[in-house]
Amino acid sequence: MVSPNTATPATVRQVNRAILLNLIRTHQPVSRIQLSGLTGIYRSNVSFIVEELIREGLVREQRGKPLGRGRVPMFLSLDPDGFRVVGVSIRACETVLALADLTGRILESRAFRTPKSPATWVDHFRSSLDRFRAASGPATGAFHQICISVPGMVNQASGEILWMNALPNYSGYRLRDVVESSTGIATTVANDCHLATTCERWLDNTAGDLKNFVFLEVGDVGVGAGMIVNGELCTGHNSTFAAEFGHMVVDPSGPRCNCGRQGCWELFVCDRATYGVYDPAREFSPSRFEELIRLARAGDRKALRAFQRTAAHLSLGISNIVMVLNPEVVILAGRLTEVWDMIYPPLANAVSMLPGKPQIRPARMSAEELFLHGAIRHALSGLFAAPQLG
Amino acid sequence: MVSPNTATPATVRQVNRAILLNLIRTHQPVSRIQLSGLTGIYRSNVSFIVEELIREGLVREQRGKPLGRGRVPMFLSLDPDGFRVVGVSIRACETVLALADLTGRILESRAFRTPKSPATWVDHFRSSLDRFRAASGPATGAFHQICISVPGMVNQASGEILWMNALPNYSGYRLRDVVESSTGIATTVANDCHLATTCERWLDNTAGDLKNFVFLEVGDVGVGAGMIVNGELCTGHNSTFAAEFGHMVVDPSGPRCNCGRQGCWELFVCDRATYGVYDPAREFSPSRFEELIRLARAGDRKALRAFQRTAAHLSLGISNIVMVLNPEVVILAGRLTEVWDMIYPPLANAVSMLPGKPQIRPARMSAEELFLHGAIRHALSGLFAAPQLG
DNA sequence: CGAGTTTGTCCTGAGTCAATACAAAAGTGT
DNA sequence: ACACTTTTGTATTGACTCAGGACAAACTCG
Repeated sequence: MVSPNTATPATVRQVNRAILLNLIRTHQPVSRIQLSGLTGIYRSNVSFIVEELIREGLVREQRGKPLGRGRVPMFLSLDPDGFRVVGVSIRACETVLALADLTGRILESRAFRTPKSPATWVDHFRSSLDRFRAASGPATGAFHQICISVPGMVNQASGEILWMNALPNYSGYRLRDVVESSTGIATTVANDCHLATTCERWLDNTAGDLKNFVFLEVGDVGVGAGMIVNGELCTGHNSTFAAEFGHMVVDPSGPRCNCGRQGCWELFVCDRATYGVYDPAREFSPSRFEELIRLARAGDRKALRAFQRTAAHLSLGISNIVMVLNPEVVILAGRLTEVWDMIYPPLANAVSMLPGKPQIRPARMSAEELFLHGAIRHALSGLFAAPQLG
Repeated sequence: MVSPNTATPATVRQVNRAILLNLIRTHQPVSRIQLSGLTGIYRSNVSFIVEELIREGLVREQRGKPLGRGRVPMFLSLDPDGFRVVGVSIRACETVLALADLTGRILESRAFRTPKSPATWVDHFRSSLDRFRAASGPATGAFHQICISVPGMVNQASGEILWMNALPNYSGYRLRDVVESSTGIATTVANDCHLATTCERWLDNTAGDLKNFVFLEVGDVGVGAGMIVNGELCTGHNSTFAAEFGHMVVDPSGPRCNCGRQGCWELFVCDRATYGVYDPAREFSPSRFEELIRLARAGDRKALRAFQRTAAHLSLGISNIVMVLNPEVVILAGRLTEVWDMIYPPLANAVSMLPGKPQIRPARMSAEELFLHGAIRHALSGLFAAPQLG
């Protein structure tokens, strides 16, 4: 029996503080009285908590404009300079890192070629970090959190890379511990698509929080995914992996997948598969796929048929996902979304016949941007998260 | 934006009270000092909270036995008489209801033939309830909560039956509201397999709480399921349905399912499918399936092959589930589990090749028992649940 | 029978929030 | 110009929570 998370009076403050900070983020500029109305927390107490946030430099006051009569409210907004985080996205070829402020805006970014060895990677990372520090003044030179996006299987609790197809030498590397001890900055490591999922959730502040949704990234040779269930990212047992929809078998007599099984969904919907329908003879490459998109847009029938086939296979898998999770939204990312008007109608049609009818929409950014911004958001998330109790 | 759940000092008490009540349930008989050690809550405060629980009649004291030297501790356990709930399981043919105490033990049960009309059902239910009331004395005649298990799609938030295949007249019936207003007792309505899932979780008090697992019920003509993700039951968008693994398409060229799609998993693994492999000519019936089990046990090669085929199809679907959810455990229920020694080895073998390696085990009760006990547990769950914050 | 040990209770202090009273800052009307 | 109203924010009080220390109770052991 793991000891449960008990509550103390201090916990109350942490919870309400997180709630207020989140509302300031989503509603800024916002007055104390508005916050009181949104939460039900009494005016006086809102002031008390906000005072703490201002003292810590996370929130700043700004004189508001008169709204009718009465005292003019003070507007509160996040103080961008209150917190500095570093988001990192490791890709097969390139590693990108970005310095960001409390609002998630990128202040500076750098990139380097991802080396074969993880130890070399850490060296490159450290020197990039030093250049950030040199560029930003000494006052703002403190980085409070690092989050690294990894295109592979990660134990999110221990920060160990379990398995990485594109960079085999990284498998088994305890990236979190190494980075943390060599930089002295708190660090987390997570799967790229899981981070993209949390990023999409963060970006969606329209109709309250999304509590159940799925993110799918259709890539060159596979499908990455993440899912939010009951408002929380699903990371599976021991937070190692989850939502590997790409390796859901949809045709047991299908082609063999490098995961060892036959007929995995990703073999039917990845960009290579789409290209293979168009021209089985020529080998797939990203640039040829871009060409295929142009052809389809120009009305080439063979190209159109290739995307129709992929859309049909996408429909099948998404239907499975809907039956399993009943999400509010299914978000799609990848080059495929560049031909949204061709793939969306069959998807919408397939989903309309199911008991759950999720919205299907393209991601708000490209997959690469989502990975990096997801890492930034995740690095910031500790400030905005309420403690887990029970 | 829905107003978030803020915390107050009273919330702290609710959280800690729920934690202690849960620990008393799982560790009874248990002393205050042990509870303090398990939770980190100070002795004095444990006493304070326990005093409240005793005053409400939920917990009782009992002199413990000397354990070495020192003052003899007072042992605490749940007071069975402190709370009365009614669990109800609606099945296609029969409705079972049970009066249970705080520990979930069944005190009395009744059954009646499920009528075609939901209004008639409510009449029958009310008279059964009255007989419970007559049987138990006037002192213990207060029933605090009702939970109804339904073999169909239910909006768990509104208590409306959305769709019920076996009893079509019930579809669209607002069962929760009708029962609540006609009995005056707080009522919840939920899907049968979801309740079975929470029941299995409740029964598993061995190694702390299970945080990620899947429950599968292989039935006559379909597969029901439920899943716990991050320690919470997944009920999908608007808490209508989720975990319909049975309708995951695993072979797009397979037979047509009554859900409208082709090659749903349940068509390959339900008891009828197993029987169909054995004897495609004769129609399936539960008694013939029992006969098939006897034949397989006796070593009949054709019967054995039928179960092997089903085990292979089970492996495929369970592998998909593992890739999607990475659960700690997959729990199987249904008649199929009577031939566990035949179906388990291929399942274990299939799962051993995946990145996540969940335990696979049979359910601790029969499916029917799980539905009823699940309803009882769910009716009790309000007492043991901590408030949701954030 | 006293020393030592363990369990549980009582009381104080620090922290939290709600609610009230009050101050501050604007518009409105004469 | 000046009192009045309205709205926003602040200070204070009281009720509730928990942690921690002092103390009482109940037992074993020598």
